[in-house]
Amino acid sequence: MEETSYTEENYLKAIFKLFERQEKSVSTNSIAAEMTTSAASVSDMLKKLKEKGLIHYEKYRGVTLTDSGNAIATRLIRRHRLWEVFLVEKLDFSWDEIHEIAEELEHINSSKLTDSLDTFLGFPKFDPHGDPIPDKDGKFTTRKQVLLSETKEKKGIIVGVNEHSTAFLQQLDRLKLVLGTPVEILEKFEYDGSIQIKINNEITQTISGKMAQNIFIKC
Amino acid sequence: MEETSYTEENYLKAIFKLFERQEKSVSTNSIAAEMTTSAASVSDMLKKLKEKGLIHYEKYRGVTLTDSGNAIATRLIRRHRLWEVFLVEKLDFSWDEIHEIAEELEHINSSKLTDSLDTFLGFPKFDPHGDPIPDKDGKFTTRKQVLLSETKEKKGIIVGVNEHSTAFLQQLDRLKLVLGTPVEILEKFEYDGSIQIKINNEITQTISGKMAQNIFIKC
DNA sequence: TAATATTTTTAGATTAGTCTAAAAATTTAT
DNA sequence: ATAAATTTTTAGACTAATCTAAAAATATTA
Repeated sequence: MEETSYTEENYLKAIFKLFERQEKSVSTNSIAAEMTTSAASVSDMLKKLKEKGLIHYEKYRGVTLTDSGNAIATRLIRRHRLWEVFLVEKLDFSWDEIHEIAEELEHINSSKLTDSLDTFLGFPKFDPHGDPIPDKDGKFTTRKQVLLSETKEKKGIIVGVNEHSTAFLQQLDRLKLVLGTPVEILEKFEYDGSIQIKINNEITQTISGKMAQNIFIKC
Repeated sequence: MEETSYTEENYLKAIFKLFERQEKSVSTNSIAAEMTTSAASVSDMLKKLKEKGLIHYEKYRGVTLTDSGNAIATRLIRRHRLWEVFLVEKLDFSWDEIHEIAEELEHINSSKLTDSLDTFLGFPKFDPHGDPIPDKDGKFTTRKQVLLSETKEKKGIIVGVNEHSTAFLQQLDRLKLVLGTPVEILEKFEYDGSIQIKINNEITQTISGKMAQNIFIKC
């Protein structure tokens, strides 16, 4: 098994994320956008990753991960999410400050470290944003979750988010829409997609369609 | 304040360590040896570090850290040693496995992370090897400690080591000479410098002069 | 289906860090 | 104090990752 550089790992992770979103082979431009770099740089790197057997790639034809590329990406996501749990639960970080730090921590490559951390944290299944944490063998726990904007149900619990920007997470925080919050759907407005909800059986508020499209609930 | 790269940080740390050992300006060759790289690479880097105001350096004349270089090195050591405490106390690593991982963790540059970790660990003053951990302001706690080979006292407690090689640390572990162990000195043999000791008021053993020269005790 | 627009790749430079070999400076020893 | 040995620096080249600009391939649309 060859070594993968910090940069190569970031490309693999980007490809993994994009594929997860679209469920089809990933374009050079989308990778460039995801990583805020140039298409030319991506093109160079794709050649190298193919060389190393980490991606399936034919010129002009888009990219998917091979099994070994997928294993590396999954490992990175496991580490990232475990460190996020650590930062929130043990060091009292709020969930909008943890991403950047976890981006660095995830590259420390020691299975003993990862697995000890997992044990220390009590084998958490989800990170502070509600995203599933793959186990040692790369298996994700799945759970049925629906976007708040799309559910037909009248009730649910906030279990995750569909976007990770600081602006979005901060707004969630201000509106007290934290993970685990029970939500009752009072009314959906057809006009602008906004939704009137009651949280914790107390506060009634209206949230925008844009917000509702990025909040997962479980019924 | 400019950014320092991973590599620049490692050079600063090496210079700090060498200076601490010798208390005089540090040579190009000694840095090369410490970092297992070529003198030519060191020479190149020294120019750059001087450029950035992190070291005092005149060609052929050796190096010392400036105040800002010193601050960066001290911060790295603070992080390194805090993470070592974390690995041993929270993740059950043994003290001969922690160095390499801490070498990576120390480069994550977030004062919030460092200070939260410090709080989480209860503001430890010494790392698992007995080396002092600088506080927020870069102040080291000093303590009077003597090499086991040099003490005139008859009793003491193991508080630190003078060498950090895996071989040495493993041998310490096998001989049950862990940090905090009370040691009674029974006899010093002039012939080969070996010392007969009793630990924990129970086991009597003879340790070599070489070992004794690398164990610090506090009386 | 041919012209146009978009996407992707290649060509050629640049930067940080590294190397070996050779030159320059300093130190040691005779 | 001068020659020899050692240390340090410079010169020139290499690699990984990046960039811009231009060329090539693919996709869109009239």
